[in-house]
Amino acid sequence: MQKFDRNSCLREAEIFKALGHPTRLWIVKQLADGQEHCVCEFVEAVGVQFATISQHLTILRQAGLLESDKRGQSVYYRLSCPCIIDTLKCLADKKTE
Amino acid sequence: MQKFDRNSCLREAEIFKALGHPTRLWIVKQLADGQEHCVCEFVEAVGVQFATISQHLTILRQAGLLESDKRGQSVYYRLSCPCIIDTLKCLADKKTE
DNA sequence: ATGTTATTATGTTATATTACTAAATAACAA
DNA sequence: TTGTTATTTAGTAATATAACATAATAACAT
Repeated sequence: MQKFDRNSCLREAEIFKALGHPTRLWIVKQLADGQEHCVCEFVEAVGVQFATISQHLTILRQAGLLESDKRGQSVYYRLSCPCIIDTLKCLADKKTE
Repeated sequence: MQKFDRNSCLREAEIFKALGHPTRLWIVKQLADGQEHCVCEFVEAVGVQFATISQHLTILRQAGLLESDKRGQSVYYRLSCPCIIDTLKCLADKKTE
C-alpha cells in the first residue's frame, strides 16, 4: 500500500469532480461525436440560465476536458481528451449488466 | 444535439462524483492491482479518522465502484469495475503530455 | 456612436459535502 | 460476562458547490 499523497491526487480528482455533475456529464457526451458546439446550444437544450452553463463550461475547461475558440460572436467548445469517451462507453455497458 | 434528460445523467454522474475526491481516487488506485484491502489499511495510510474513511468507502460502494466482504473482524474492499483502471491510465498519460 | 446578441464575471442564497466527535454494532479473546 | 478491536452510524460545524439575478465585456450591425 502506497503512502497517501494528497497533492498528487488532487489534480486528477478534479477531472472526475468536473464530470460528477449531470449537466456537465451531458455536455461532455454531446461533444463526444468530435463536433464543436456553441454555448447557446447547450443553454437551449438544458433549459437553464446562460450564466449557469457558462459556469459549468469553465469548470470543464479548467479540468482540461474541453477547449474553446471564439469565432465571431460565439464561443465554440470541443472535447480535448477523446479517451474519456471510452470510459463513458464502459460505464454504459456496466449499467446494462 | 440531444434533449437534456437530467435523470439519465444522474446515475452516471454519481460514479464520477465518487471519484472526484483525492482520498477516494487514491483508494481506488490502491485497489487497482486487483488485491483486496481492509479498512484499517486505508485509515493508516491516509491518516484520518476511521469514520472518515468508512464514509468515503460507502460513497464508492454506493456508486458501484467497490464491493466489500466481512471476514472475521475486518471488512475487505475490492474494485468491482476494473475498466476504471484504463481510464486512470489514460488520464495519467495525458498528465505527462 | 448606438444598439443587439453572445458570453463571462460577480455577488448572493440555498443546498451539499467534508471531516470530525461520540455513540452503536459486531466479532472475537480472556 | 467483560473487554478489545474493527467498523459503521448519527450528529455537528466549517467549507464548497449550484443556480440564480445582475453587471460587465466583446463582436458585430446600423
